[in-house]
Amino acid sequence: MDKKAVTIKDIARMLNISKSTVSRALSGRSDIHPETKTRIIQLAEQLNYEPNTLAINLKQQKTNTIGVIIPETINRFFARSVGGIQKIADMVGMNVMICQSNESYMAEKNNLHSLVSSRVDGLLISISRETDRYDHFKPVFEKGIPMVFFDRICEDINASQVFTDNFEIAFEGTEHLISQGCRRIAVMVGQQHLHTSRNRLRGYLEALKRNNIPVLESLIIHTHYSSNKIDEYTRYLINLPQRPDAVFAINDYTAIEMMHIMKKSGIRIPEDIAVLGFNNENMGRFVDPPLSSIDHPAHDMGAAAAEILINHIRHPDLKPENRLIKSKLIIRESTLRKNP
Amino acid sequence: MDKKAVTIKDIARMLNISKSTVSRALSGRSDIHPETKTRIIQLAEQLNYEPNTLAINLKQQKTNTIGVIIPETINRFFARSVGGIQKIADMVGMNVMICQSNESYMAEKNNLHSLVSSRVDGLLISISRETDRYDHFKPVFEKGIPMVFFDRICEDINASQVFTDNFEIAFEGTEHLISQGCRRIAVMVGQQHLHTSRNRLRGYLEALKRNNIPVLESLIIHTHYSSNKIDEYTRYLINLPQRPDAVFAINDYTAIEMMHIMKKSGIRIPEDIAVLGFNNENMGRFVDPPLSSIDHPAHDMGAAAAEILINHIRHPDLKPENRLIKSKLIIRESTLRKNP
DNA sequence: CCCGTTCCCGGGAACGGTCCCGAAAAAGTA
DNA sequence: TACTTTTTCGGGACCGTTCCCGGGAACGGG
Repeated sequence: MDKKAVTIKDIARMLNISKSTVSRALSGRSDIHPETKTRIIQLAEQLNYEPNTLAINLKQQKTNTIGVIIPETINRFFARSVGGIQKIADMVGMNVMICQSNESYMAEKNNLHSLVSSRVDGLLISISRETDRYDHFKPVFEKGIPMVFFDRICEDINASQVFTDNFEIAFEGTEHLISQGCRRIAVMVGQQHLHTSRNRLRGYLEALKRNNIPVLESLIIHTHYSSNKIDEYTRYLINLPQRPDAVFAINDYTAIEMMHIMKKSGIRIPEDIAVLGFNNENMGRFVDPPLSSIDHPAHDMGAAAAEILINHIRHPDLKPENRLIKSKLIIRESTLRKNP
Repeated sequence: MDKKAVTIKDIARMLNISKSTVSRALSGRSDIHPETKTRIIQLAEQLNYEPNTLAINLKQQKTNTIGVIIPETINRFFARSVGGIQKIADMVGMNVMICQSNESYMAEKNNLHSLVSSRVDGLLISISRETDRYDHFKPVFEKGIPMVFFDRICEDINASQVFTDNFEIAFEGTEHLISQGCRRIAVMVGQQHLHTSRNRLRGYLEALKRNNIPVLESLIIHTHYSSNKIDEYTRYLINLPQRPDAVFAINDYTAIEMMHIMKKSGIRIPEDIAVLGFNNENMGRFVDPPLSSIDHPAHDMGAAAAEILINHIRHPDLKPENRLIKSKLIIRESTLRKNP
């Protein structure tokens, strides 16, 4: 049990050669005698030599890793987008380092410093729910570290952005509900400083306007996706003097919990209240009634963001790019009040 | 836009002092004049100086980070255990580096090398579904790198292990089904080289034996948690000449999908078939009928594993520890055939 | 006034690699 | 045989820190 890790120098000493030669052999360069090369490699394997990435990265001035800052991995949207990021990174042989902001501005700032200190080659960011100023990103971006924002983007910084058509899809979802005869459509929206939430609300409002349906503030619930007040919101809605005939929920989990509470109160879905989710989780297919939802392309957004970032890393003077990944409305029974 | 990152040497040059002094100021040591210290710190902030963690770690011979190898973050059990790990790491100011094996032995091996090369101070591992040999872990462990296995543990290596009482809880779950009058209990189990799966099957068998119920091979389905053959399995079970009267599923998602298919086939739950899940996902409360399940303490297991690992890092000659975190049977309507 | 102590600070080795440069040895060429 | 070219290898600077060691200045006590 040798406490110290074996280094290139140890191998050199044991073989009576210089560390330059060992380095040459191990990094697979050609200007070395085949025989000495195999001798070195054999000894290295025998000693379980592991190259010190710290030293290599320090010398090379790059780490071959991309840093990721997301709110939470427990959130399936972000877990899936990390999947897309990983896929692309694996393809080009890069590592990824994931940090969670836990929806906190301070933690996000700490994550950022930590990743910059670790000298990641680039950054993939989806900002936290709390983040409504961008002073922490600016100096990093101006230092020339490539970064691309995805989903929860940051328009204040002239970096590449990957987003989905929140406005259009919220519009489409709302119009679908209207087409099913709904007129009193409740909606749940997130913090309005988030680009995503803002556009979803805009899409909802635009759909009402186009159909000459009055906007009722009482039907707009400001919350966030991990709220634990779903029970409270649901009771509020179903106890309203004029009960809504549809709910456009903030995500599928919320939608499913709401449906559960409504059903227990004797409300029929979709006949009394139609329910539309967001994210198109697998689970939605197995509840009763099956949940209509918005397919939010998490994996593709992560992959696209990673692709763009890698391009920026390889070609530092590329112009920033804005990439739209389309969402899709998935209609199931929870919103189908009319048989077509 | 200065392409190169600012270093301690730059600051030293600009202030006409030595880099030793700058280092002293920035690392907050005391043997420095207060005035020079503030001058240095001010300039550092103004230049957006970020310490180079690579250099620091190389010099200090430690990285202050713990490496984590898990099968998948998309699996909520592991996502939650990462949460527990993060919590403890944050408390002691350590970083965590997460790698996914994607249930592949080769990827797990690569992750291991990559983390060792990055010189993490210790390793937290839950082995992949494919892994049935441990030759890759042995040399690393013998090198003296602290590691602790959790949930999917590895008994072949004399490292600390954190696990749950799979045998007992599978026994308890099965006995619960029996107590509800079930006699033909189907069970879904994972790869038998996994400690967890093996013990769950053992617990199931033991419960049958104690209650003098014959074991039917046709009711034991060998699969894994992310199988996409749930539809097939379900049809197989309900089309059996002698249909089972209970299913002990491999996890809640599977259980919920099975219930959905069964209900579409006109099978009543739990009257015709009782369904017991595993993992106690939130979602289980909102399906119809609410799903009985096993509360698998993911967060606590992650936290315990991290705690133990940090102890090993701080006190290298600590003896390996085996820690049991208890599971809990959660009874809801999907298994309640008799009113108590 | 002298000497020991304390307070600050600079020099330089070290961490573990890479890589440039030059030199010795081997091989090719006339 | 003598010269050139190629092959193979060693020396040493460097990446950005930390930290040990030693030295000079200020200071206090006798």
